[in-house]
Amino acid sequence: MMKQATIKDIAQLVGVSASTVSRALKGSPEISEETIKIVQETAKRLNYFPNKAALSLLHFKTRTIGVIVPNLGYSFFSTALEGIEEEASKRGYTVIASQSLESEEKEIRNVIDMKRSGVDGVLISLAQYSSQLNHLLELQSQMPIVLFDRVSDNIHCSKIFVNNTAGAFSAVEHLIKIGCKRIAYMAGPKNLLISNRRKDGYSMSLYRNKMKVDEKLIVHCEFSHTSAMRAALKLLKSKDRPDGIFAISDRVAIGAMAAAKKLNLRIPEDVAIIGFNDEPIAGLVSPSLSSVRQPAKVIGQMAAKLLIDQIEADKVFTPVIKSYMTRLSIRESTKRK
Amino acid sequence: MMKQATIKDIAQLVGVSASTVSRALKGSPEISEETIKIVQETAKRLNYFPNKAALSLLHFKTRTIGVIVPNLGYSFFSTALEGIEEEASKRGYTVIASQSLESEEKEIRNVIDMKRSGVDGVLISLAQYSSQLNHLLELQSQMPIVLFDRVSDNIHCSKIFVNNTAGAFSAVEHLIKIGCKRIAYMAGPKNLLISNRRKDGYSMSLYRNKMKVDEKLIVHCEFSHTSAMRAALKLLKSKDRPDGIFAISDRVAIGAMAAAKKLNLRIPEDVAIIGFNDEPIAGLVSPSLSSVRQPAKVIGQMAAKLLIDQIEADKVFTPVIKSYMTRLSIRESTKRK
DNA sequence: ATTATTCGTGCAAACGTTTGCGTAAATTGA
DNA sequence: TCAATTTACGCAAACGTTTGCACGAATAAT
Repeated sequence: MMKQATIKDIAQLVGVSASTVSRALKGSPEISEETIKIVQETAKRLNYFPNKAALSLLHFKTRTIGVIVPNLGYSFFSTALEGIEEEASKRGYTVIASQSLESEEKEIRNVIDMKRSGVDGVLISLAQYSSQLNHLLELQSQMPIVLFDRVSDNIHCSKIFVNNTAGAFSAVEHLIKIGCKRIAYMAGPKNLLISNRRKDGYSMSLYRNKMKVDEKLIVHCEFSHTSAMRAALKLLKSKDRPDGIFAISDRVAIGAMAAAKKLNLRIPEDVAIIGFNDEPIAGLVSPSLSSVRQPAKVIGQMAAKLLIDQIEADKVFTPVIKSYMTRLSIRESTKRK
Repeated sequence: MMKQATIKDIAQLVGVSASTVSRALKGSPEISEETIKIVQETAKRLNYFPNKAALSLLHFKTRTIGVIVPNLGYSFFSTALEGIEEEASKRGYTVIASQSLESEEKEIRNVIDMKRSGVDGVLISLAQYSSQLNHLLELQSQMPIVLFDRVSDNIHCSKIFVNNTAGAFSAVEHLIKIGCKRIAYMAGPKNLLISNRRKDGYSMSLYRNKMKVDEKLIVHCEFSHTSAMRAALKLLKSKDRPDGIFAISDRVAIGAMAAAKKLNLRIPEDVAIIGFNDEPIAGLVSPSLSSVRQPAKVIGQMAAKLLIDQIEADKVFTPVIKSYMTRLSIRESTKRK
């Protein structure tokens, strides 16, 4: 195990003091050209890079940001993380990521871990049920935080997400265009903001097409296959069953597909189905699933950028709310002749 | 932004020196019961926890480990990460994770980032093509590393994985039991160790059942849907087409399912298909996909445990090679009456 | 009563880096 | 030639924590 070279090592080799090396490394004008050259060469030769701990101690900054997401197994989040890491790396930051697994309890533990790790700020996408947001408010009293995707109205901070209303609107417009007359919305948990925003888009589209919103066609379920399938079964068994389903996520949509198959309904002829997120899995199921695509990587990048901007701002920082447009990915599950 | 409380703050409040506080916090017998009590109470009241940077500087250890995996979007890896974080957290370590996205170039960049972050050790699952392992050998000269899942024979270190040979063997035995007479193996990249180990299991099963290995039934493809589908199409179009397919991963298996459907072959009647990893997606496609399940979380935990053990060992540490058994998850894609 | 021991605590150095200040030597100006 | 300025560097403190050592006071042993 070779030890990392330090400034002192360089100083000794070159025959100058540590402070001179420190200044020479950043090309200070106080230091002679000659010294600068030889110091920088020696540094490169020893493969020197500054000790993070020492810098942290000096500046009260760790140049590390934390990320908490519901589940990295959802490709939306792993792709967003890709964007986050890219931006962070570009600006010299390290990322520590953790998963809440949709549990608020674990989210709270994650927040505590982040504090202990001494991160400079945290990027969060909320767990499925986040009624109590005390842990976030408390965290926010100690460092900047930025919410993305699964945001909340009850926290005052920068937020990045897609225009959920517009995305849902376009999905439902599409269902109507292919001829659906009774369109259901499979929503997520009732208090989840993105769920309600998408409901707005759903309602808006129905309204614009002079179709009335039937509350019986709006069902809530969790983000799991079985929960979604159970809800869809109930929906599709009713005598006034829908001929189109807009689901809050691809996994929920796939649950609906399973229910339809169980009832021997054809997709998309008897019931057309469209999801949200456009995960890789949407292209793999059969029939392949239409979906609303989010720019996951860009969202991650922007969230990281805003957080780091705020960390480095010396003045008060006004929260930024930014939303991105979605794009439809049309596949077999909504292709009618 | 409230500043974190330090030992000095406590010292001032209690009216003792910083060193006394330090000792009192860990209940040193040198300090009087009374002082210990009041110091600990004050620490709790101020919500004190030690500054990581200061400790790092003192001990040349950051209590941070790095993780590099091909893609966190594969649920095997996000689940393994769950286990890693659990074990790390239990032992007071922080985890920084990054994805190579199957690219060796990015893997190299990740390794550099890890070094700069000053981690104490790294957990790695290799990218798809890892011909040059110099970056890992060099990394290993500076800190302990542990390989898991996608390991290599050319690096001398602790390794954790499943018994790939046995897992493949059981999958092929299962195909034979349900009546398959010509079984193909859809392998990954040629130099990938797990691919070859699984091939051994495949061959062993055929041999045991007095079926001969036909090289034409062993095809190589990448871990992508299109690559897998193309390979499977070719395989299934041949006049001597297989009636059973064992695939190196679930995504490859799903590619094969897509190919079979395209050719109007029934699954499992005309061709039975079984994958590897047992990702959630296996239960979501239709017909649902049989697969070989790996204990992902346990593998992650054990890998983290071994790495941390090695980091904390003061003596030379003998590499540990540990393999886990797999379990079959039988679903519709291999259910014949 | 005196010495030896124990107890409880503080001092100071160390970890790697930055930075304000001080100061020799070199250069400039007269 | 001497003072004033500039150049190029070193010293030391600071960040938060731990730990070997020292030291005064209280207690125990003689």
